[in-house]
Amino acid sequence: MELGLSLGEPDAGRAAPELGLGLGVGAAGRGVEAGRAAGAAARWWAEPVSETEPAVRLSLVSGGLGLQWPPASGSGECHAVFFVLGSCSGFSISLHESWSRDPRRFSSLACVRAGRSTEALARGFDVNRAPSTAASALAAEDDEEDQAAGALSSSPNDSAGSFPLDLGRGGGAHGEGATARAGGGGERSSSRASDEDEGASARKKLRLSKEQSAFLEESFKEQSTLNPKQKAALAKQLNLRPRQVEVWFQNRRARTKLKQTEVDCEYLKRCCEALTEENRRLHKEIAELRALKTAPPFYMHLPATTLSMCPSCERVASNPTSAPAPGSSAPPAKAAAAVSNNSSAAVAPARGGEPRPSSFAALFAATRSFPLASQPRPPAPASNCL
DNA sequence: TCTCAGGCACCACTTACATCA
DNA sequence: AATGATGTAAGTGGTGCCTGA
Repeated sequence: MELGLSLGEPDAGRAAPELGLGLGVGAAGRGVEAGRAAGAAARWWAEPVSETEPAVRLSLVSGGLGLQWPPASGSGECHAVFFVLGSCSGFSISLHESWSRDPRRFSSLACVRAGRSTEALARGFDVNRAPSTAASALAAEDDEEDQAAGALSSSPNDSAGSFPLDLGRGGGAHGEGATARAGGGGERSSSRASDEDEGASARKKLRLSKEQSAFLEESFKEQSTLNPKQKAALAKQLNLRPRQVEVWFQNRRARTKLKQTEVDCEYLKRCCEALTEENRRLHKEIAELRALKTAPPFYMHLPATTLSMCPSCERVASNPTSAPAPGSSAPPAKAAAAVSNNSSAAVAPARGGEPRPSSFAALFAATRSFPLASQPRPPAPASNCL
């Protein structure tokens, strides 16, 4: 069972500075692969910034390596960047403050600008698309950025153009992406109609790549639900259909809920065990106390002056100041100790060796449980109650 | 203002398939 | 190589919410 699962609702307003940055770090020789993974683990929201605002500036510092993106002459548009630095490590990242403080920047998709990191993206996430298609899609992003996600889902041809899944990777090419939404309807109706379009061979399972899964996972950590804009943007980013992103998030939420249910179940089980044990112990204690009550009261044999009732609080108390009763050989302190010993002996087994304060004293403190209440009380001693 | 239909998102459940031991 | 267990992408039906007529 997995523990430590955080199920808190993601804070939609938490636009952390790390958002909008994809950063790849890899060891020499494996830069692209590692960069892909690291980039996939980075945040991805970004929204086209107004022309008047500065674009994000990244400061990557690694042993003197420092660069800013975009250059000072860059446009005002903001995009996520996936740097693939094959031999760099240990650098830090800082976003331009004015950019990182505005949550609006993260409400939509990060688009990788062709010419800066296109190749990194294409190699990193283009598992379902032919390279040429990826390049064209990226090139087309300039025109599509401000169309938002609605264009992605509203255009009948968009799925064929933007999500032409090449499933030959896993031997599962079935062209679903091109035909799923050919009807021009919404994602739901279209995807559900895909079977009709594709016949019996439709259910060929697509396995998302590790990069895609990691990216989706990171996105899920940020937000467990997606609005249509984000969904379409993420789908575009990962070269998936929006329906696939939607399904992935649905399944991911289901898995999260299932794990949380398991954690809750385990917790409740332990609570139940603890309560059962407590219940058993209390029953045992009740039985012992009842047996004690029916037995001849041991305090009948005590000297009358050893135990006394406080007139104010009506609690039994030992009276060390009282003189021993005539004929009694037990000193008061010893008699009190006998009471104490008896109480311990009577109660201790019920607790399994653990003393249980107050239970036995409460038995004596209760007037109704004092069998000698009807008998003449011993002389009222000086109150030793506090 | 109320009602109703349509669209959409989500969920629970299920199925089918890929992967692994 | 065959097989069962497991994980997961995807399908299906239901429900609730929202919006426009």
